[in-house]
Amino acid sequence: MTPVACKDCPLRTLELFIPHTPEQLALIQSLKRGQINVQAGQTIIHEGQSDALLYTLWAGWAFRFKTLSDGRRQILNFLLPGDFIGVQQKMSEALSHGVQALSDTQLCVFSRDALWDLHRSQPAMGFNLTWLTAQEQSVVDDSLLSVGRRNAEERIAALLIVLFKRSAAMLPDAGEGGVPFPLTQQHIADALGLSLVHTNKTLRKLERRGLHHIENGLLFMKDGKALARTADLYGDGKPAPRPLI
Amino acid sequence: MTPVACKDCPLRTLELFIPHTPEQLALIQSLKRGQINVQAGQTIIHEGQSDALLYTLWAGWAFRFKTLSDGRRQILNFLLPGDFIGVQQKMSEALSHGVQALSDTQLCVFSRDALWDLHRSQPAMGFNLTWLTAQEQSVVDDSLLSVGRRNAEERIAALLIVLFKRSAAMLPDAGEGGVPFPLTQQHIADALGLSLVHTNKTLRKLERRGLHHIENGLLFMKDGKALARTADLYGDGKPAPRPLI
DNA sequence: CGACGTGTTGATCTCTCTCAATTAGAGTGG
DNA sequence: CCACTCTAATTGAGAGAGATCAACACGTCG
Repeated sequence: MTPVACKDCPLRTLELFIPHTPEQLALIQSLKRGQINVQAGQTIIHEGQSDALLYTLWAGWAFRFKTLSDGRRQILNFLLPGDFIGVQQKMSEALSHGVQALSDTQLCVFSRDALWDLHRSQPAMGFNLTWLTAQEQSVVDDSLLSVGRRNAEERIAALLIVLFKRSAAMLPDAGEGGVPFPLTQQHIADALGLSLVHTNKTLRKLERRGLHHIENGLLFMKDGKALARTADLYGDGKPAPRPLI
Repeated sequence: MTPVACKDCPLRTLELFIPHTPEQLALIQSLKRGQINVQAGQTIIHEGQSDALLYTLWAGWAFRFKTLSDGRRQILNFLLPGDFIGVQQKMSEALSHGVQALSDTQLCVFSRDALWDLHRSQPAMGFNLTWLTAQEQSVVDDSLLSVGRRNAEERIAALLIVLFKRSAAMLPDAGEGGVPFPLTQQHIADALGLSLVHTNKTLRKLERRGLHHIENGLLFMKDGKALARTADLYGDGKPAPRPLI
């Protein structure tokens, strides 16, 4: 594919992302090293890898995860277009989690020095990075609340709501006709700390109750109110606008 | 108490913290607005509060938490001296978690603009902030792995190890005679997504097996190897040196 | 067409929760 | 100095949410 200039990145037209100055865009452009495609199921960063680069996901979904030595896997969070990958592992630390593509993805690649260059040349961008990192943490915070204190039904409802909103934010319409949802039930189970079987049964229960519907990689919100109620989620509407590095 | 100049902060003598330049120290000093004491059990930041300041904890322990509307509480992570509090809520976002003192604490207070000032005046400090935020996230990542995929015994072993190391890093010796451990079993339960009763029983089981011992607010590591084995934790030794804002 | 990945459902099993009761220590007030 | 109260730790018993085991359906693909 032909690389697109950062300033013309189609993602930037979404209202999910805040505008940047020409200087900032030029800086990002100058730090960009290339683009890569990673197919669904392939690993973007290996668990324990210490020389990983930085990436911005700009098409497709991915997820961060950790595993125990016997293979039990925990998905830490899902990555959607616009998400920045690899901040955690800077500073000569081995990355303690892996990143894997959920659907076919395309990523912009940055050198590892980009983090520091951003801070040095454009403090405003550095500030954005801190904000982005804090933002991602709060996503993990929410997951921890779910996995620690919600039952299976509540966890699934909460996850569906959050992912629906994030997925819908990528669309021109508001997701009336369903939103892309590339997760298998195994992914849902691994994100929520549930077994595959119990995930399936709970998912079916909610679906039979008419709260949602999943078909062909699309998620339909059939009763958002009810879902929010069972999840004990007092979420507002859209996600906060964010910087796109 | 008489305020101590940042450059003379006793915490900085610990090898846990990396040295800063005189300019950086002066900047931190200039952003400091005061000091406060918060007693054990008191709230430092309320859940949902939107005008919270920034703090650096410099004595005592605290924790971040979230609650569901029916009162179920999840502790997100524990805060020890040197931890920075409040990055999450910048940018006119309501803070979605609370912070509470675990023991009697003392905190340095910074204005909310400090975050931006740090980035603008000292990009290196801004970089540190990003790193610190990423660091804290990886702590939560670890918790999520525990709560999602480890059983009660494994979770408790993992928590004890991690907190032992963090607590020991505050000490001149390496914690031979036990390390401060101000948690009640309820805190452990809320951090690990377990019930109080089951936490107690599991804790006793490990203790009877001779893996650890808790007494009078002190934690003793009696068989670190065995604890690490049951936790499936391949941790090295000391925590990575970090900036102190 | 057989192998494989994903989804579905039923039948057990068990880890963890809930309920309940007891003990011990710290603090308080008369 | 002793009742009284509160918090934290402890232990037993029964219940239940979720795990594990097993089987089958369906679509895709080499």
